[in-house]
Amino acid sequence: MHLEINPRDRKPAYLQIVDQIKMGVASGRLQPRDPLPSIRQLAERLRINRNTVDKAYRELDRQRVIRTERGRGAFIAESNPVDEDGFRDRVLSDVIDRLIAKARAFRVSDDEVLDLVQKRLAGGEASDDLDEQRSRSEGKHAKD
Amino acid sequence: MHLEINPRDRKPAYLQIVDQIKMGVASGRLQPRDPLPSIRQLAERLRINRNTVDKAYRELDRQRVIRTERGRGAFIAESNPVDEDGFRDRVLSDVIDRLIAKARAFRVSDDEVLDLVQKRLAGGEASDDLDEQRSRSEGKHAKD
Amino acid sequence: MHLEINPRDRKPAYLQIVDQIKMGVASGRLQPRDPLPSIRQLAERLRINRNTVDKAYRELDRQRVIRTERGRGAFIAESNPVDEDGFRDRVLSDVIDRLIAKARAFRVSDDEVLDLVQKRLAGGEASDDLDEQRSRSEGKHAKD
Amino acid sequence: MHLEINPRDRKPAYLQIVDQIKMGVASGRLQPRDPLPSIRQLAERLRINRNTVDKAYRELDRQRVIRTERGRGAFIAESNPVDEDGFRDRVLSDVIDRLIAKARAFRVSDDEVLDLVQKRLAGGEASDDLDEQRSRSEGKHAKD
DNA sequence: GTGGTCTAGACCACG
DNA sequence: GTGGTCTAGACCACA
Repeated sequence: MHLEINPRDRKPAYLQIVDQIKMGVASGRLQPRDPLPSIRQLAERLRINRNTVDKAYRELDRQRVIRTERGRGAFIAESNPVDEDGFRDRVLSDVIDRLIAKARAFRVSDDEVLDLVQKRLAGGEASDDLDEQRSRSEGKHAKD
Repeated sequence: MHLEINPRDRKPAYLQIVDQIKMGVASGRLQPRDPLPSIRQLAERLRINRNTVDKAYRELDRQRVIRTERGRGAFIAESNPVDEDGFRDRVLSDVIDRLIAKARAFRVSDDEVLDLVQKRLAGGEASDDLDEQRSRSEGKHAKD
Repeated sequence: MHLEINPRDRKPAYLQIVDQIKMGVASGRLQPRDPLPSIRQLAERLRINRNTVDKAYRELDRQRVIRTERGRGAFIAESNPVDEDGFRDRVLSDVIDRLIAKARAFRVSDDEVLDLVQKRLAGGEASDDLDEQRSRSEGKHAKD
Repeated sequence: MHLEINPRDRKPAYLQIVDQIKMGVASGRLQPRDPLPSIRQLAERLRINRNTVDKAYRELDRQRVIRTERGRGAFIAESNPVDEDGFRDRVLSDVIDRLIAKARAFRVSDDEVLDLVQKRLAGGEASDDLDEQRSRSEGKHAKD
């Protein structure tokens, strides 16, 4: 699975990893028992400190998203909280609410919003990137 | 204009001010030459330190969103970057792209996406709050 | 005489006036006994506070550049410090030194510096504007 | 790299740092990826407050001259605005234009200007100091 | 260790 | 009154 760290993102590196893994699980790309890269490997690949990856794995373990076994590595957990308790719905309705809030702030009509979404869906340009929990104010279109 | 600080937000207070002002300009609530509250006043109103407001105003001035004059106060700038080069479009298409990216990751069909948006628009629950640039990982769906 | 205030300049408004008047005297545009605009007039023309103009005139009076007479107005002084004590030389050698310092920092050879100056003199594009004591970091080519 | 703060300069300390770093980049003394001293170190070395250095680094980061990473430090940015869009040219032609404007105001002939520059270049007294963006009205020719 | 943020309080100069 | 700057010190989270 592809993972990416944006050091300029306000969101800490370890949380970027956590969120990307969770999205991977929620999307089905990562299946129970799938092995995760070793801490050392991932740290090297992402060019970040081992402690950072370690922290991410700890957090994922704490959330029962993954299960780490000493000496064997880390794996996607069997029964995963991300697959239950409406993770997908929350993620989607959250971003939809943000869309609506902004549209309202700009006095964009509901019809226009739907139209924009439709056009963009049709355009098919939106990336499939899973790294999308990223903090705004540092997005690709930084406002500055 | 109404301004609000959420101390529980991961986003720092000074950035919350910056984003709310920018959204205010983008939405037309704030017009060129409109005076902003003085640093001292705003600090008192928001119950935060003067330096924090100063940091926000300085950042806005730097981005040419406002213009501050020594001894006179701060004003919305005449020609405003927020009114040009598609600030609104960027903000909207940004959040739309994120919606689509997540929907795709979840294998949600386009029709279903449109349906979800439509329902939410109809529901009318989404707040009109201008503070919407808030950092993720601290929204209602905290990291756990 | 043309006077101009740049409110974005780090240099305070009253000093901008002082320096422009002094340049006017040094250049010969302003001659002894020439009347200056009244404080009210100048304040109105420059769209600044009367106190600011007042402060500038006080400073000029203190430096014996002008002489103010109650009820009659302000005039360029008869014998002017600006015409003595090497004001012109200081102004010129100061700006020449700054040119050289920057050229050295950029590793620009002496010949090249002379060449650049010569070309620019020939080009004849440099403005004749007297307002030139302005603080850098706010010049026409703001570095930001 | 050598950095120096002149507390007598009208220009605030944090801007002196900003300008010196930018000149360092423009002159090639500082190369992409070069690490900057840590905020704490530099503050101690310059005998100023940590927040002041922080302000300078923040400003440089904003201008994309440096890149700062949480917990790791600050580095000269890869692609640097100071290396592009004619920063050197602007700085030089700015100061040349000011020289010419003043010379014209004083009715100094072009030949004389060249002569003065040449003499000063030969004299070799001009400092190589990178801190040259200093605010006027506080240079060696104070306002009086 | 690092940078990020915030507070409290101070002094200054400008308007 | 205003903004501009700086200090001292604190707490936090990240690497």
